[in-house]
Amino acid sequence: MKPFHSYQNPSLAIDLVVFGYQQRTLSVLLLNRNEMPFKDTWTLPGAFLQMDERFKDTCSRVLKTKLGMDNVYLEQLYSFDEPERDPRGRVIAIAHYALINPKNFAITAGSMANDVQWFDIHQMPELGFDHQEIFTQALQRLRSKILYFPVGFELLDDLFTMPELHELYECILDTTIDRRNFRRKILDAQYIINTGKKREGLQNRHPDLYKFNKKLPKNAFQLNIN
Amino acid sequence: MKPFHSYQNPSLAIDLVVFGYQQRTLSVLLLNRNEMPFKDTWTLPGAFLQMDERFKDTCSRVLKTKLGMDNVYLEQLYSFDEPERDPRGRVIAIAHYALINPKNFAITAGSMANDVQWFDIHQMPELGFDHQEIFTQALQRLRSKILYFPVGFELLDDLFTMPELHELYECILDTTIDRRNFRRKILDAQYIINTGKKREGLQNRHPDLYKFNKKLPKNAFQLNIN
DNA sequence: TAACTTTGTGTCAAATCAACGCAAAGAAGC
DNA sequence: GCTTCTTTGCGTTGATTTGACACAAAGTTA
Repeated sequence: MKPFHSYQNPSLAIDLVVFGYQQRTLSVLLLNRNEMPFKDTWTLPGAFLQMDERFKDTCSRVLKTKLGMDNVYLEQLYSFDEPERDPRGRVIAIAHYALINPKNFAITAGSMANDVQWFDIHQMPELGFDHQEIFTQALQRLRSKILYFPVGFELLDDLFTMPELHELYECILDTTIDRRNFRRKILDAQYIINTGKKREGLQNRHPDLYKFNKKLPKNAFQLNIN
Repeated sequence: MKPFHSYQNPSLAIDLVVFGYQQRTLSVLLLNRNEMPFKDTWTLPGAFLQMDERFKDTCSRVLKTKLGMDNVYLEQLYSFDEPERDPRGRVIAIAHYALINPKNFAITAGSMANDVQWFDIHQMPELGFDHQEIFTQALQRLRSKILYFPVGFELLDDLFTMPELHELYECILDTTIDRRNFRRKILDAQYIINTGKKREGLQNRHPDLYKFNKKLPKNAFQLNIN
């Protein structure tokens, strides 16, 4: 085995794919770099891992200091090792993705500098580094994960209606899903609980308000949407 | 952003969960350490990432030089960041898993030093570092992946029979699977192709020989074994 | 040749799924 | 008020898939 201490360790970066959902649109948070390399190019937010940090600490630091977000759902995605991925030298990226609830979405959308911006996932600019590939993998992961684990709720308020949930799934999966079959399956899967309350407001029939089921049974399963 | 060059980067290790299959037994390759820390303790094989290496290069180097294996199926698993996971200092581990075909299994099983050994996954010793957790995750990944992707073939010879494949799945998933339903599903999924040949030998009825379908249709799917 | 093991193929009732109908609740227009 | 329209909740039905078996063909053993 090689000597343990080495001044030749690659740098370790954490890159973040931050997803938000509002107005029937799935969006990603991008950052316009103000320094070389890739100056004036949109990229994923990120930072270098500090010696005493765990991955999620670095994620939280980025989300907090750069974007003013707290209490965010985080998941490790994949590690990227292409030697030429950063022109400055060898940088390994440990990519994560984050799901932002509407409260955080609204705060950041209002107060952000113009070098930080939400982009509809269908209308993204070209990205610097290998961030296009990282983004693509993150979206793929989100799409497959939502089919077997109740992860979408992180993108909604605590209380939500069935049509809202239905639209979220259609939006993430980018398909149409039969409203009535979706309802039956998501209820069978026990992902959500009917609170008994109803959403009052402008709509026609007032829809029931649901919440995420925090202790969902062990035998959770494939949703198999349509 | 922090300064780019830093002498304080964590070390980067690649750890490998090497799976092999023979005699209806799923096994893992372990290494008995001959130096501190964890001297005389069984651990997963691994090495530190060199500056010019991609992850898979490091994997191949370990497999080749320590274990004499070539042409191995490799997949990145997960990255482990617990600051105390290595008593020598901060070491990030990028875990991978490997699937070894019987040819390589036989070679290594015969020629290995006694500090390298295959262990039935049901009869493993205690592992050093956080390798027990890494192993557990690898096994979990293999078990879920085999349900939606034809990955098991990496553990078999190029030609194999239906009963052999059936036993492999039972062994990996650690359940019993109805022989006839398994057959129907694996054929429906178009994972394999009947070569027309038959395995001659000691057995009773000579079973058909199949091969892995290398261009399997895009619409690949959940197997949903029993 | 008979008994037994192993492998390939088929059957069938039960469960699941996709497609769709319909009525209740509320809004909008008259 | 009354009618019409939209939205939401709840069912139904026919087709498909699934799990549990039966059975026959191929080979071995005695």
